[in-house]
Amino acid sequence: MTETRDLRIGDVARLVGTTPRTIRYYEEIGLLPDAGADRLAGAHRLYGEAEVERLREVMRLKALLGVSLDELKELIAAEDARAALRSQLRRDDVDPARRRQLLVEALGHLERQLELVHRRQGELGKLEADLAERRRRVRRRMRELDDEGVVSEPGPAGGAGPPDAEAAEVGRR
Amino acid sequence: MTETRDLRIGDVARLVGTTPRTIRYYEEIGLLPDAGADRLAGAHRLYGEAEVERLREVMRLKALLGVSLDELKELIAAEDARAALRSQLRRDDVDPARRRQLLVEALGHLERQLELVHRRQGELGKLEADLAERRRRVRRRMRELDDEGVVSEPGPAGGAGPPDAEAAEVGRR
DNA sequence: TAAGAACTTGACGTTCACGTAAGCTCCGCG
DNA sequence: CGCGGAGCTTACGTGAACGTCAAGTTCTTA
Repeated sequence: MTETRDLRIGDVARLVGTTPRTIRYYEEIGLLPDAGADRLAGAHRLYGEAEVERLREVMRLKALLGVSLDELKELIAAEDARAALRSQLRRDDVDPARRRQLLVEALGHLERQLELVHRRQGELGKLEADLAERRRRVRRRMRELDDEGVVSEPGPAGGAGPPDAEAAEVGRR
Repeated sequence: MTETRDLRIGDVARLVGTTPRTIRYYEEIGLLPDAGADRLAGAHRLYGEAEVERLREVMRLKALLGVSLDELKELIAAEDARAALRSQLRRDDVDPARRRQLLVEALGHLERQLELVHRRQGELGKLEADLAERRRRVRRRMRELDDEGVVSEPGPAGGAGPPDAEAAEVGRR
C-alpha cells in the first residue's frame, strides 16, 4: 500500500475540478513537483493519491487566502516537508536530527498558514459585523416607513401615503 | 455640511491606498460612478467622503471575497441603492413607494453579500480546523521523537537531540 | 500672471494565470 | 497490429486588472 500512482493528468484534473493545462502550468512554475523527474521525455505523467491531495490543498489555499501562485509556492513548502518525511519513513532512513528538522519546518509553515487564516477570519468577521449592522438599519428604516404610512399598501400600486414630509430621521452616513 | 467633494483623485488614491489609474479604471468599467458626469470635459474629478467610503468598500469586498470586478459590480449595487436613497432625501423627494423599493433592493444586496461572507467563513473555518489538526499531529510526533531518543544515541554531527528550543534555523534553496 | 505640480484623455505595454492550436507520441482495445 | 483517444511539448493567444508614457490642460500658489 505504498503508493499507487496510476492516475493520469486528465483523471486528476477531473478529480479536483480543474484542467490538465493548469496542472502542467503549476508544475512548470514549481508549485507542484515534477510529476516524474524520472519519466523519460515524452512519457505520460503519473499521479497518486498524495499528489491529488496536494493539488487540492493548493487550490484551496489559493481560493481562500487569495494569494498569488508565487506566494503560494512559499506557503505550501509545508507539503514539501511532509513529503520528505514520508519518503524518509519509507526508506527507513531514520536520522533523528534530520527528522526533527523536517518536523520543525513543517510546523513553521503550518503556523504561517494559520496566521494568514486567522488574519483573514478577523477581517471577514469585521466585514460581517458591518454588513449585519447595515442590514439592521435598513430593516429598521423599512419598519418605520411601513408604520408611518397609513394602513395597508403592500403592492407597487400608485397611491401610496400622504405627502407627509416629516419624520426625516436618517441614520447619518 | 451636505457634501464637500474637495478631494482630487490623487488624494483619494492615497487615502485608500491605491493609484489614480485604478480609480479611473474602476470608473471606466462602471464600478464607480462617473465622478462628475457634470464635470466639463478635461476638468479634474472631485470626490467627497461618500465616494471614498464606497471605494474602500469595493476594495474590501474585492480582497476578502475574491470576486472579479465584474461580479463586484453586481454585488455593490447595494451602494447604488443607498446613494439613491440619500440623494432622494436631499431633494426631499419623498415618494414612500419608491423609498420602500430602494430599501428592499439594498436589503437584498446586503443579504447576498452576507451569504457570500458566511460561505467563506465556513470554508475558512474548515481550513483552520484542518491546519490546527495537522499542527497537533506534527507536535505530537515531535514530542515522541524527542522523548524516545533522549539519551540513547548522540546525533551524527553536533549535539542533535534534546528538546532544546531552537537549533534548526534552515536556509534551504 | 507665470510656473509647476497634479490632472486629463488616449493609447499601448505588462503580468498573471491560464486557454488553445499544432504536430507528434504513447497507451489501452478489439 | 492498427487505431483512436488521451498526453506530450512548444508556442502563441487571451482576458482581467491595471502600469506607463505622451501631449496637452487645469489648479494652485508665489
